[in-house]
Formats: sequence, C-alpha cells, structure tokens
Amino acid sequence: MEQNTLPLNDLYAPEKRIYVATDCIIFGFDKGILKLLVFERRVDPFKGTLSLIGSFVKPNEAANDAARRVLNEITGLDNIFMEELKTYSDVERDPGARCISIAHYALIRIDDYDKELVEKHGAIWYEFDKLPKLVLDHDIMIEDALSRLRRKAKFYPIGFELLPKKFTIPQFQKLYEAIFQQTLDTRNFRKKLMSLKLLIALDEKDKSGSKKGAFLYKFDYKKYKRLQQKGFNFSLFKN
Amino acid sequence: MEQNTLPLNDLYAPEKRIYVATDCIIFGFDKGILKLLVFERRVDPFKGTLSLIGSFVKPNEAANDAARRVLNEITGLDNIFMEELKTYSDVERDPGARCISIAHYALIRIDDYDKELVEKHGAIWYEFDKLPKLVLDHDIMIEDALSRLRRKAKFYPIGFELLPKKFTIPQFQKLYEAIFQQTLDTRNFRKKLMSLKLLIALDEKDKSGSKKGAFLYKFDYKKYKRLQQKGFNFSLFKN
DNA sequence: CCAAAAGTGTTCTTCGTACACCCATGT
DNA sequence: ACATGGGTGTACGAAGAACACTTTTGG
Repeated sequence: MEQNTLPLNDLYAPEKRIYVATDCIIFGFDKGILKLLVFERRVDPFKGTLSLIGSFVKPNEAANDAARRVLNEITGLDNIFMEELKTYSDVERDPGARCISIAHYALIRIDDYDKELVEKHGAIWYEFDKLPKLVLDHDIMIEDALSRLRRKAKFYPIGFELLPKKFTIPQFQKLYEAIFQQTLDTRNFRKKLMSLKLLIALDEKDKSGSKKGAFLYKFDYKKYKRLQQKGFNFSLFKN
Repeated sequence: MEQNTLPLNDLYAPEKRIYVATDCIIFGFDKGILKLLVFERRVDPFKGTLSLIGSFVKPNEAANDAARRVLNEITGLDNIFMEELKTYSDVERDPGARCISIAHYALIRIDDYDKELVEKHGAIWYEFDKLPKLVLDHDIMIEDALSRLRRKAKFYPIGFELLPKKFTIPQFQKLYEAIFQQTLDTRNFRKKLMSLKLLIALDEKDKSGSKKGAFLYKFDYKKYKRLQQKGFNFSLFKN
C-alpha cells in the first residue's frame, strides 16, 4: 500500500482533512455595560457582514495560538484571559466549505486595547443587548459564551479581567450586575467580597464616579493562586 | 486564481486543511470502583498500544456524531450521556500527521453495554487508578476528563448516568466517594440528597449488598428538567 | 446470635439575606 | 445647602457539619 511509503507527517492519507478555524468572542465592560467586539468578515461567502473575529488554524499552530494571534492582530493585546469555549462542527454550518470552528472567549480591559489598530480593522464594540444578527452560527457562539461567562464568574475570579487593574467596589458590583442581569444588595455584596480577603486596598480614590470618590483596589492574584492550590473556592454566590 | 472557479463547497482553497479526530473518555462504575474503557490502537503510528477510543471526523458528520458513532460501534450503546470535553491541537501531538482531536467524555451504565461487541474490539475496562500510560496525549485527556466529571457532578445530576436505572442510596454515595476520592457522612449525604426530592422511591430492595437489603430508587428526570428551567440548581456539595 | 450493611435525629455553627441610614464632596 | 454616589451593621432564618446508635436479616 501507499501508506507505508508516506512520510511520517502524513500516515493518515486515506482519511479526509477539514478546514479548522477559530472564532473569538471578545467581551469588554465599559461604563456599566457589557460589550462585544465584532467586525466585518474579510472572506467570502458573506464578505462584509458582521462576524466574530476569527481565522483559520494554520498547519504550524495550535488552535489557541491561532486565537491569540488573531486577537493580537486586531487589538494589539497580549496576555489576555482566553479560554476554549467549544467546537462548532455541524456539517452545514459554513456554506463556504466543510469547516469546523473552535470558538474561544476572551475578556479584555476595554481601555487597554490599541484603538487605532481596532479601527484599522473595522472592529466595533457593540452593547451586548444590541447586537445585530451575525454571520453563520456566530449568534449561537455568543449565547454559549455568555452562559459560560456567567457560570465561570460565579466560581472563579475572572470578572477582574474585565476591569482596569485598579478598580472600585461599586465598579465591580456593576460588572456583576451586568453579567447576571440583576441588581445586588450593596452591603451583602461588599461583605461577601471582602470576606474573601483577596483584594489589596490602595490609598487612592477614583473620583470619576462620584464626588466623594471610591477607594481603589487591586486583585491579589498571587494569594488567590496559593489558596486555589489548597482547594480554596472563589465564589461570590450560592446559586 | 483557481479560487473563483471552485464550487461553493470550497471557497477557502488557499488555506490548509487538517485532520480532525475525536477521542472518547468513557467512564463506568462497577462495584464501587470508577473505570475507564480503553482499547488497542488500530492505526499506525503506535498501532497496538493502549489508547482511548477514537476516530477521524468524516466530511459528512459533526464531531459529536463521530464520537457517538465510534462509541456505538464499540459498545453497541445509543443515547449515552456524552459531552464535548475540549480540543487538543498541539502541532506536535500526533507524529502521524497534523491532527487535532476533539475529545468527548461519556458516562455509561457499565452493565448495559454489549459485552461481546466490546471484547470483539479488544476493549478493556481499567480501574481508573491502575491505568497504564496511554498513547499520544491521551493521559492528559483523561486527567482533564476527571476534573470535568468532578466539577460537573457537583452541580448537575450526571452521576445517575453511571448507575443502573434503579439504584440504592448507598450505591449512589459510593459513586460520589469514588469520584471525589473522599468518604462522606452517611446521614448528611442522605439528608441532602433526599431534600432535593428528585428520587422516586420504589417498593423493591436490592439485597446484593447486604442481608438487610437497601431500597431502590429512580431519578426523576422529568421533575429535574422542570425545576431546572425555573432556575433550580442541583447541588450535593457546597464546595 | 452475630456480623455486616442500612437507616435515622439533634445540636452547633456558619452563611445568606433582608433591610436603612450617615458620610464626603463638588457644584 | 444639597444632590449624588460611597460606605457601614444587625438580626433572623436556612443550611452545612459533626456526631452514634438501632434495625434487619442471612448464615
């Protein structure tokens, strides 16, 4: 058979290969509103329609590297919180060709990104609730990403990835209210958050939100990592 | 360029395609012990070494259909609990060729499967703690699957998928003890479980475990589905 | 009658939740 | 001086955690 004569990097020749892509659901949080970064699709079919940011996975890169590459190309950002969401592999999902997409979601500090770069690529921040219909199955990806974000934010301190490194408690509460679409009691929220002892109090105030100003905090990642290894569970809600 | 002459089912021609496979981490639970179904790899490289059950994803099937297909081929089972775990896409993960694998994990009632079929394919149940080294990155997949199973079993009633449809409370507790590798207090476990009111008490006893015999129960899936839609949270543990 | 597993209640502590007022400051 | 958002404490009820004995029955 021809199989034995093939080089070691293709022993599976009779099998069919498939296009593999990645799409990124990029969350941001600005002025109390949860936002999503989308842009205009660069390839046919549906060239020009609104789409998540994505790319084909190249032969020499892993899927998460592809996702980081495309995120960096468009925002100029590195070291972003990003996680695999799930794979979308319906046979009919993309009329352009049989193509699976390994979706990733990312959380970015909305003021950090390179605005010029974003504009150059025609990227747009949409309020989450005001998103138009996107191309292919991207709407489903977004729904899935939101429920993942909700689940994750209950048990892991990922909300901080959406806030500036220095943030106030009211800001943090507003973020949770935006993610979970419900209002929370100020006193209980603060008490619970403080009881975790994972915030580092700073001697600065942020006066942009009120005349009195609110104290700024930093999240203590190192302490969290240590506690996590001992089985500690970050959790702001019971349910 | 040749691109414009291509049929609509391949508009991405300059991009490279990649082999897409799926591997299944199949959990079972037998006599108080968590087990995993593995078998001997059917293709080169490493033909004959122990491996998870897998297959290439064909051009005309979704990844989860491929996973169900291969699970059915080997166990004869349909309608199994199965979920996508994650994608493994390191460039170097498979020396046979550039190939990504979309891993799935499945929970099966260990007495349900077709034993002949399993034997015919050279499949073997291994105790989870006594697994030898498997091929490629399958060891990592297994670790990931176990932590997913743990996380999921805390908040969703998936443990029942590993037990016979009729089961006893002590059986169920042993399952949780096996999954979480810790002993649990009988009284508190039973109290918590019963307070959920999701078990249907039967008038039968299972006497295989003791002389006294333990009452059998069924899980009330319909009720659970209803409650879940109202935001109910199945949870046997706080942490 | 005894070994072996099934089944059951109470107390204490912790945590969640509901709820209302004073504080600091810029205009 | 006042409007605006920031910050704080207490009391009640629910749920988790610790803990030991009785019941059943086959051999």
